[in-house]
Parts: sequence; structure tokens; C-alpha cells
Amino acid sequence: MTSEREASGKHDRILEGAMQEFLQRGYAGTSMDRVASTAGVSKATIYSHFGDKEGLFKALVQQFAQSKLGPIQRQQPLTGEPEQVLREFAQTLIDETGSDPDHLALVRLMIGESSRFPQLAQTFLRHFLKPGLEVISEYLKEQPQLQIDDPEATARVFVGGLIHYVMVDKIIEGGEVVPLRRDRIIEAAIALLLS
Amino acid sequence: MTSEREASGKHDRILEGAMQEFLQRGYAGTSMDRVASTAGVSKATIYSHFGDKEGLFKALVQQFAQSKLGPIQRQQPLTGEPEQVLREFAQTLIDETGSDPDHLALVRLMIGESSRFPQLAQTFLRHFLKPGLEVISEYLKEQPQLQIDDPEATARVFVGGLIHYVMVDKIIEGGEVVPLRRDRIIEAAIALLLS
DNA sequence: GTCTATACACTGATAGAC
DNA sequence: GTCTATCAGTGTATAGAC
Repeated sequence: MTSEREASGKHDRILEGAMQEFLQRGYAGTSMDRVASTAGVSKATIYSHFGDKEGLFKALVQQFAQSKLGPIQRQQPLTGEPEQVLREFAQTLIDETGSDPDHLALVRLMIGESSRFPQLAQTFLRHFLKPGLEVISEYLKEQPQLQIDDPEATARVFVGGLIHYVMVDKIIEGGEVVPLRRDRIIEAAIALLLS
Repeated sequence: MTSEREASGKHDRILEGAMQEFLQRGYAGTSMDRVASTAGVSKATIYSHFGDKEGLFKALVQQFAQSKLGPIQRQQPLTGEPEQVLREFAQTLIDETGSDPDHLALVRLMIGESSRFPQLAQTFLRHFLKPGLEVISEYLKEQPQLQIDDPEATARVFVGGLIHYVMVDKIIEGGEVVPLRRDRIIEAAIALLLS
């Protein structure tokens, strides 16, 4: 039916336009006028689809979290030599989260609004952080020669150290204040686990 | 002079009121009307002191960064047994940054606005992150028996892992999604450095 | 320096025509 | 379902009195 196709088209165009605006200007900084203009629809159409500004925002972030699987989430269980497995995992994590401008902007937004939209932060963690922690944690459990007492906590330090690097370097662009090349943090993190 | 004393009093009251509002509502979510009301002055007074909203915001964050020294920044160079030194450092970092609501709110704000106010993020890193990295980095350099090839990068993984824990648990309150007790992350981080 | 009063644009949201 | 037109309220910022 024509009405269904058109409705769905507008629905998605609104979400795309809203995404651009929210990622660039933040929640409070985004106006519904501008979202309407960017999406090429009238404000009334937005309100009929999403109720209000908060409804639009929540719909948008959930859609993002569900559409874009985390780079780690789609990974199979890890197998192979620890040094190579860990290096590839670390490189993938840093490169894929650090080179996607939309992802970086979403992290900024999610953290900035986490006190006003706590569910969004939780959705984000469930989709992006938790799967990566689990896959590394499982791998460490299967490597008794590494002598790791607490694989879950160790995975958290390992992944956390890498994510913190991306946050400082890419999300808040603090690379000038505490400069450090990508490969040095990767090798240091691996060395800690292997020694 | 009376005029000086009074001007200074209002100046500080405005900064304090603005701090409350910005930390709670974000930059765009804060209105100058509300700042004026919270500070107990008129809007015109704020504009005469700080020019515009952006000027007020910048003055505020710089004042915060300069007044509150990071818990690590005021520390002397570390000395003693590695296990005890590292444990105390980690506990201090997690407890002091994780239990100060203003500090947590400032991190949320700083990250959320980092693309629109990059200097604020840099100021923050210079005052809070860099000193901690340096003190740990220096300590690791003086412990050859730990066999750490790259003390700076290793310090970054160690500190980053701890800060990431605080960010997930306290800043975005994701403790339910990826629960982990404070002591487990501390012991896991220490074990990585000692093994 | 500080206030009151106000200018003037823009905000989120809706009514009513089609 | 979608639009145009519009509402009441609030936003930043300033003029002018004291």
C-alpha cells in the first residue's frame, strides 16, 4: 500500500535527520524546527510519529544501537595464539570505534545525557561494551598458561584501557595533551597479559 | 574599596550558581534566567561580568579545574613496595573521582561538550589525567624488577582501565549492565603489573 | 555596578484544512 | 498522514534608570 510505503519512508527520513542534528548539537541544542527542515518534513509529521522530542530521541538511539552491531559483537569466539589474538582484537577495537565519526559523536552524546537518559547509556553498554568483554573474558578463561586469577576483571582492565585511550584521543580529542601512538598502547596492553 | 569587594562577591556567586545549573542541565539546557535566579542576581549583572553565556561557561570550567586539584595531582612521588603503592594509588583514584558528584557531573559535561568546547576538555585532561599518568609512569620507571618495556604506555593502560571502570560504574551508572566490584578491578590491575 | 523592563527570535507543541 | 498556520512560553541579550 502506498500509505505504508510513504509512512515508512518519512519515518526513516525523520530518524536520519534527527540523528544528524542530535549528534551534532546535543539533545537540548537540537530544535524540532531544524530536525523537520533537515528531514524534509513538517514538524507536525514528526510529532505524529514520535509523540514528542523525548520520544524521537529515544527511538533514534535505540535504532542506532540495534542497527550498528559493535565491531566486537559480530565476532566469533576467539581462537589461536594469545599474542596474535589479543593484538588483532585490540587493533579492531581501537580502529573501528575510533574511526567512525557517528560512533564517536554518539558516545559523547550518550555520556553527556547519561544522567537525564540513563536507559540510553545502558542500551549502549549492552550493545557495545558487554559483548566485547564477554568474548575476551571467555578467551582468557581458556588460556590457563596465562595464569589469570580473575578473567572477567582482567578483561575489564584490558578493554577499559583500550577504550579509555580512544576516549582521550578521539572522543575528546586530547591527543595533544597526553600524546601516545596507537601501537604503543596496544603492545603495552598485550605485554601486561602475556608476562 | 567597597565596589571591589561587592563585585568580587557577585562574581563568585554567579560562578557558583552557574556551576550548579550547568552541571545539572548541561550547556544548552541551562538558561541565563535560571542562573540569575540561582545566583541571586539579575541577568544584566551576569552579562556585565561575563559578556555572554559562552564566556560564563568558559570562566566557570577553568575556575573549577584550577581550584580543585586532582586527588593525584597533590601527591608526592610514589615510594615503597609496588603492590602496596599501586593498590593505594588505585583505591585513591577510584574513590576520590568516583564519590564526588560534582566531579562526575563535570566529566559528563566535559565529554558531552567536547566537540563544541575542545579547550575545556584539554584543560580537564591537563589538570586531572596528566598528573596521575606522570606520577605512575615515573614510579614504574624506577622499578626495573617489574620488567616493563614501555612505562608510559603501561601507565596509560593501568590508569585508563581504572578510569574506564569509574566511567561505566559511576559516570554513566552502568553498574547493572556489567557489574563488577571495586576490589576485583583493583586487584586485577595490580596483578597485571606485578606478574 | 546593579537593577527593572523589555526587545525580539525561537522553542516545543497543536488545531484544523486537505 | 501530512501540511500550514499559529499558540503560549521561554531563550539570549540589551536599554535605560538609579
